[in-house]
Amino acid sequence: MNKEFYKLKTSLIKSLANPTRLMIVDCLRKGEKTVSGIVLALRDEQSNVSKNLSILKNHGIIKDRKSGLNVYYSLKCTCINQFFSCLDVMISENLEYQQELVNNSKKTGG
Amino acid sequence: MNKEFYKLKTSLIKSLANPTRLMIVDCLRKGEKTVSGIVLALRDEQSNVSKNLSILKNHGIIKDRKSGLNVYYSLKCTCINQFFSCLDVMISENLEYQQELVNNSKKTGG
DNA sequence: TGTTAATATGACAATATAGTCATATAGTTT
DNA sequence: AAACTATATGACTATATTGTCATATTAACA
Repeated sequence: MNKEFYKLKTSLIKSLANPTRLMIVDCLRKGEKTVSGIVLALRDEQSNVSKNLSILKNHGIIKDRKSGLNVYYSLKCTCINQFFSCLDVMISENLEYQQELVNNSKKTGG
Repeated sequence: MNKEFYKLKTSLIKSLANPTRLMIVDCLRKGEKTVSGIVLALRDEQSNVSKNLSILKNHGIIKDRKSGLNVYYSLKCTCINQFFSCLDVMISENLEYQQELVNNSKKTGG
């Protein structure tokens, strides 16, 4: 197994493994938005949003378009939607199991 | 936007955002395997494999079955395959873009 | 019951990632 | 060109994650 190949995949997955970035992506599913539009939607710091936008952009998840003072961001890859439906399936399939885990940890006090 | 919800999703994604775990999952796509079988396939430390198996298990990605001294692990969720084809699409779609990034950084020396 | 085999776990050091603050950059408008 | 607006970036601290080593656990078997 070629570890370098898996590292490449990992870095793509990592770019999505952050709540702020996940929110940004979700936010952009409705269409392109300026940075300040995203900041408003997320109610987060501008610098944090900006930083995470650049991470998503560097991984090819989103793209940008400049116009005057504004920068408009949008999803680059439509298959991101598939990706998220996958996740949703996994989450709901595992909800019951997660619940068990929580219950067990209550029982054992761990 | 409910940040807690996104944190939940994030923790699932994070469980897949690691080369060792990605290799494990890939390895299990061919069917169930014992820990030592996986160790052999990955050529990694037993303790590292074991630790990452437990992370995957805790996130409901894989399940285990004990038999004597052995523990057999297998994929729990078939939709993991969809997840990976998504990733593959994203990677190939962005390969060209990544290449540009590399070239630009060569030009600018960054 | 002592020994071996398979797996899991705790402690730890190294590294990576997070978000915040202050500040830089770059267009716009006056 | 000065003031303003939108966005990006660097430095920094806090926190999380990684893999390794040593050791614990559990089952099988002599």
